[in-house]
Amino acid sequence: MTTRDKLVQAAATLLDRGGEQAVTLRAVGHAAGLSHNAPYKHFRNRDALLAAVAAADLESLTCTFADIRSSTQSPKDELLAALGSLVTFSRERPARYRLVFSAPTLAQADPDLQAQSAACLGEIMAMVEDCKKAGELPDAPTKSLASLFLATIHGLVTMEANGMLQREKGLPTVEENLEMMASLLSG
Amino acid sequence: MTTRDKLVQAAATLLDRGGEQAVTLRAVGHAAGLSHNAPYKHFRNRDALLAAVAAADLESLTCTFADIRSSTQSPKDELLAALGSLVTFSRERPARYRLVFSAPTLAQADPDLQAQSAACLGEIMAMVEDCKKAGELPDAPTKSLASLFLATIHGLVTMEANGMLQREKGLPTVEENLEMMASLLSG
DNA sequence: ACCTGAACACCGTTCAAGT
DNA sequence: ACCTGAACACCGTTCAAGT
Repeated sequence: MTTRDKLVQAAATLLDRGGEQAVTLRAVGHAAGLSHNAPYKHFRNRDALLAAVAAADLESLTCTFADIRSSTQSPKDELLAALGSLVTFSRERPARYRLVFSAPTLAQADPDLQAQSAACLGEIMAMVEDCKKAGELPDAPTKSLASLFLATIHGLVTMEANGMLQREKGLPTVEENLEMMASLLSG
Repeated sequence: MTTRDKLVQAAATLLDRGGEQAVTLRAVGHAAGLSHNAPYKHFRNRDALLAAVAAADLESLTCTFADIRSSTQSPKDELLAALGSLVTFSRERPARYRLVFSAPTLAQADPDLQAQSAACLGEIMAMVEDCKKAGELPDAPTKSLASLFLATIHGLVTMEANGMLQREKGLPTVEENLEMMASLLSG
């Protein structure tokens, strides 16, 4: 494990434990057993380190999607499983989820990150394509359906994280919303 | 205009000009013609000031929605106009949009903000209700449809801000996605 | 090539006064 | 009640050395 990887790992752990504000370069360096500015030998600045964490998480998500796609479930179940893994990720690692899907400044500045998120969306598109072939989704453009699915998931988990989807308010959960969308699309 | 309002206004302007990182209490105080810690006489800390900006924007959005709802358009056009105003807000004032719809730490900590966002969602629900009565939306629970619409809009504008929806990639725009969703729901 | 320690400018926050 | 100025601890970043 290279020093660079150790720094990325340390930053990810700090994100999980204390959110983005806990990721100071001093804390990252210390957690990796190095000095407070060792990170500068591997990353241009703090944003570049955060972008590296996001890129690693995106790559991992893309792999998860690829695994799901090579399973034996029906295309629609595979798609739902992939979207479900995004929901899980946002709940278990909210700070890292935000970095990946809701950090415009980071995403705009880092072409590598853009490429990784395009690859991730690509996996979703492949699943949508399979669903359409199996007649499990309406015959709309694949890219449109895929981006709509991803957007809906992202919007729902963000609203959940913001406390806008709460049982006491009679609002449906993320899962219930997804089911409804699926049934509306089926006809 | 009270001093408190001046501080909120100054923070909002700084958000528009330089994003969240530009909102230092020193800059806010200075922009309001006060010292660097005058904000502390009106807000518990920086987060409380940002929450006040978000609450003001939410209230303004809710008013806009109420205006649209009292127009003479068809219910469906009113709903689309309301969602469109959210898209416009996110494009013209991205930092403030993020504060309102994508700042979990802020939202969780401030009950006032929670109440304002519930009121805003309430307006959307009323429009959905009108659409259902006019037969312009399927007969699903109002709360489900409303949260699904809001989530979809939020997801789409976030993806756009992140650079994930780009013409060159053959991906549909926010508007195209909305049209598709509307047509899928209609039939 | 990779790392450290000192240093700088900046920021959130607190505190003791001022009117 | 509202404001100011000094002060503190902390942080991102830079720089001059060290191996």
